[in-house]
Amino acid sequence: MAADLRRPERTFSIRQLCNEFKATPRALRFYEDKGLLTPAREGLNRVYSHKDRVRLQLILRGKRVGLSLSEIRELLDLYDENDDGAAQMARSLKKFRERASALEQQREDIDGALIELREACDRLEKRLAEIRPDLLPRSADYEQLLRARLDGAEMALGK
Amino acid sequence: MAADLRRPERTFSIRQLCNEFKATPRALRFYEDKGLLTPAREGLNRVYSHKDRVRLQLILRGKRVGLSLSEIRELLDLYDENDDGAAQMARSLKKFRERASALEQQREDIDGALIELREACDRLEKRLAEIRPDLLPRSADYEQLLRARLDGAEMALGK
DNA sequence: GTCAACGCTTACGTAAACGTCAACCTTGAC
DNA sequence: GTCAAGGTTGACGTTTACGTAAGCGTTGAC
Repeated sequence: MAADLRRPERTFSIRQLCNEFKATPRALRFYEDKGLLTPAREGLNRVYSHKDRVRLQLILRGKRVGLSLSEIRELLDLYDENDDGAAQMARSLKKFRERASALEQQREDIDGALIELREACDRLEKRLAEIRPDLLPRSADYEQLLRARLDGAEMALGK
Repeated sequence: MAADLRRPERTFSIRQLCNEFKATPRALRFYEDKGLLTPAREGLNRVYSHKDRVRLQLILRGKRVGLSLSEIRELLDLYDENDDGAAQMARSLKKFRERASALEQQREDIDGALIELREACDRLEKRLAEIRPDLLPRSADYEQLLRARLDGAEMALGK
């Protein structure tokens, strides 16, 4: 009776998808609220199909590249509303390119901020070297940077 | 009686500072609410000194590099709380370096997203080229990119 | 005298993406 | 029987940096 779990008929509970994609039930319900997912029901319980799973993947991919949920919904809707895949692909492509150029702009902003920050750091370092060289953070600073990196890695692994 | 407007005794109205720094009165009052500014009063009206002006400059600089108002306040407080400029400078330096490394991390995230986006774009372009090459956006896309740039420039000039 | 311009305070509204209860149902194990 | 595990639906809370009135006082121009 227990069909192959890899079969396309297979369904998923909310928890299973959450575990698989490191999401929370609250998030999936939220996406449903916003119209990005429409899982079937078994009584009250949500039952996710393979299609739903794919949509969820697309949602998370969209989030990773910085799209908002409403933008993601627009794209998702494109795939549903009509059968002409080509037109949808063209619009998706446009959206992606827009996002890419927005990200490039953001990167430039960051670079600008970094320049300003480094100038400020340089000034501070020089002044500090003049009046209180002993206060200049060095190895301690490096350690802390390492710690930050490790924290980041832990986060990436899901806490 | 009208002293030199560049003299250090000179004071500023909220509007003058707003015009000079492209801010809104609401913003300055908000900063005051949050304890970042403490202008004098003339009756009810706020009167900003040169010191206040400098603080505002620092606030806006902090914002440009992505610091939150509370972080900015911490830094500002450092300069007030005690007379030992060196220790404050050391802490500011540390804060700035932290922010710089956070920004570098952000930039890496953006680069990652850009890679993912470009892969998606490439796939879409290839598929589209196969089935509906006429739908491939080209010069139109370039025009739009230009438009985005111009909009950005306008924004930078204050609309 | 009255209208606009500027200032003030108080306070609710906004956007995004959920987190965090509360209160309840159901199913299986023991 | 009852307890835990997992599901459900509201619905309010969180954060940030202000925007946007509402309602009122003051001052200067005409």
